[in-house]
Amino acid sequence: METRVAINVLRDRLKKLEIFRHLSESETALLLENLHYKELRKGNILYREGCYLNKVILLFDGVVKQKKCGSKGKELIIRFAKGGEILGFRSFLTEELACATAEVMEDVKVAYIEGSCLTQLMKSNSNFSMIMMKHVCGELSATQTFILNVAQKTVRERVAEGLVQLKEVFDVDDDCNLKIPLSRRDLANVVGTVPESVIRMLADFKKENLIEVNGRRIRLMNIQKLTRIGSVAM
Amino acid sequence: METRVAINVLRDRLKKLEIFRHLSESETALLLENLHYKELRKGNILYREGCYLNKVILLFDGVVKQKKCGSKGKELIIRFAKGGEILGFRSFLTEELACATAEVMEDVKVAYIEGSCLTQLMKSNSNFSMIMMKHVCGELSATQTFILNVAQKTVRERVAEGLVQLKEVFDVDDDCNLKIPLSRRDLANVVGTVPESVIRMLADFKKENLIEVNGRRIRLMNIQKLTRIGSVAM
DNA sequence: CGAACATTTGATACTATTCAAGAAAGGTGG
DNA sequence: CCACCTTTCTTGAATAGTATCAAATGTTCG
Repeated sequence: METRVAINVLRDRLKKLEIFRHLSESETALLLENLHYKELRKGNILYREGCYLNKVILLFDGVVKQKKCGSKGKELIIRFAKGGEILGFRSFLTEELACATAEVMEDVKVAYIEGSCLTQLMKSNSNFSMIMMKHVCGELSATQTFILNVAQKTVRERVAEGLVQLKEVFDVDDDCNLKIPLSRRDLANVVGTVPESVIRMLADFKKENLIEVNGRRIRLMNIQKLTRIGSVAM
Repeated sequence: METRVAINVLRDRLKKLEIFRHLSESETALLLENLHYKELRKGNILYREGCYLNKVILLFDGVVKQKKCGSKGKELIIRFAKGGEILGFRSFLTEELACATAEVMEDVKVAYIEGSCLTQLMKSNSNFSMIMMKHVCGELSATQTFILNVAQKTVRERVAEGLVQLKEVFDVDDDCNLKIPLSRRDLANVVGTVPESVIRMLADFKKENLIEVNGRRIRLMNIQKLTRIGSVAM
């Protein structure tokens, strides 16, 4: 499934990403040498929870879900990554085993980057280092907020918030349909519940005219109210 | 409540900390110039959720709890920090508002470090930068694991795991008594439930001869079993 | 078409929270 | 040092929210 891509096309792509935009020519060149381009289809696994990572994955395009497997086999989706984001950096850096499995949700274009190369760049370019640091800090912040949600909100609140958050991450089309079609199971795994409960909530929201459901297409009709429900301002 | 401490005492303390051990003499000197020593008693707030932080707090000694306030006023303790750890770094770096309140649990000796000073050190010393990065990554890792716990485990499981985790963080004395005495409310806020539920679980564990309870002193009598309950290997 | 999988609905069981009320502990001021 | 007040802890009973289970219906795809 590997695809040939001209090196200057890759260079252009790198230059467009916030993370790598500020690298010098020689640094970009170094990156390009240590980079392995690939295209993968839905369902493929980029890496598995428990694996050792010596590469970091740069996502040019597509969507990846990072899921963690709970003790009873129930999975929890801890993050969706889309174009421009990086995967596996934390595991690589701390040299811990990957704490999540990364699975392709929408066909992706990725680059596997040699971890040592990133380390080198961070050591030599303190600005780049800072950018990466901020990245990780941002993720930490999001994760800590996420905890409060799962810990204290009801399923109703979490589903409402989940929908709004999906809108933030993946945007909606002109009709306010979520651009990413998720199975009920995935949606359940995002908000930490079971598919049945998600279905009931969606049915409720439909009755309340907050959403319209058409299979996996969900149209957000009253984002404000959904947000309110999700933030428990009710 | 500020206390005078000789500068070479401070220098020695810094040198003992993993984070700052590898700084050069001049870097340590810079740090000492930008550092403000303080001792604070239990109950004091180091900083509040929602505040802007331009300083980072270095904890020499004592215990601090970081709590987040949930939407219904219920708080959740997301981390205990003890000697050698740093607080507020993430908020400072991303220039976001503090996402948690830091409250003293056991009298602390801290140093407020000018954030700009840390930034400077990170820019000039890539090793230091890496150490800080790993620190943040480690926190991220812990937080992501924590999510699974609150999201999928029962109260029984979470309390069991909470006890074991407290042992890891704060250790136990010769009799396996947890060295940190927590109120039922705090314990509840750690595992994401209400005090009543914690009490019932502690009572259960007592019946099962897993723990001994004496007010706020909790003695872990069967750590293995508690661990098993907490990890749901049952 | 049939098999596998996803969605939906209803009935049921269970866990955990809430509420209320009393007991114990800790702190304060006379 | 004791009486009083406040807070924390504990227990029981009622309730609400979710998960689980089972079964029916839809959907997808080889």
